[in-house]
Amino acid sequence: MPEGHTLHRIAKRLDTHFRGRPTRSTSPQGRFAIEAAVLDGLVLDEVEAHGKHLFLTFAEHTVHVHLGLAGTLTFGVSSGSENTIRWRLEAEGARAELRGPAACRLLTPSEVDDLQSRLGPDPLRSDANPAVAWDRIRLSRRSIGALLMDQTVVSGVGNIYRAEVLFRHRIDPFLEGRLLKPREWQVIWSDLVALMRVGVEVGRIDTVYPEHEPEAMGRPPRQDPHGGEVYVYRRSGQPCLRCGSTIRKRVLDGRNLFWCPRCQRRSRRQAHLV
DNA sequence: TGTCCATGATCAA
DNA sequence: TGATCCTGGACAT
Repeated sequence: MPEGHTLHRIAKRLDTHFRGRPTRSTSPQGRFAIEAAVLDGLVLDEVEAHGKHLFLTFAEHTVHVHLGLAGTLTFGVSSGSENTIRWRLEAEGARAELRGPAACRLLTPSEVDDLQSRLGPDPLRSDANPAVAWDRIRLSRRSIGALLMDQTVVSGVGNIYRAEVLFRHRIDPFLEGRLLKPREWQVIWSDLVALMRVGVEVGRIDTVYPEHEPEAMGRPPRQDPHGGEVYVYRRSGQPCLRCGSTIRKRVLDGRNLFWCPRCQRRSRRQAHLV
């Protein structure tokens, strides 16, 4: 579940149902028990998402949550087992349960500042400045595919948005950042803002243009556990929805990268370097 | 029942 | 670069 849109969506729901109200905190699993006891009974004052990080402030205490790859935060009555609930937060008529997070801990204000200062601009935040990311990208010999996944360059983008935004603008994922044109970065950024806002609203990642939607093409809707209509993510071996070429997959920095070798053809800019 | 894999990230070597 | 952490779903046995 967890690219940045998921965390902003969670933050909104927490804000609606818990902020400004006294809360109960428990840790059925026990691994957050000491901290939960400190928080128990306090009013939730502020909820904030930055990239894939979530911050909940209760008086002078701030909880930092990062879902990692396996984490989930669910609302209402849960279906999972009790002994995997790291943190249960309750208010009158509301309940949230956190399972399998990579991080769930109390941070001091300076630790919060340190963490947030290391994050690149988040396309879902109004205070984001894409020029800060561009200053890193335009000087880098790393590929744009790798740079988009680096949370200190851009925060909130994950493996799906990375693959999809590059496909949508026909950009070769292996193109070095320093060879990207300013205009291309502008387009990538503004598209991330648009795509991720939709993601927050609908709770899944949809990236196909209307003419490539299942109904328009007479193809069956996508069957994939993560949901959402996409062009390349986890579609390796299948035909490109735009050109029919076979979608490819390769491990880059330990993650599966998906792309269309024809739509995202290696540009002449890069050709002499290969 | 067991193994592998995942929308992520850190740490050791 | 590889091992590791966390949970749950898909798939094989």
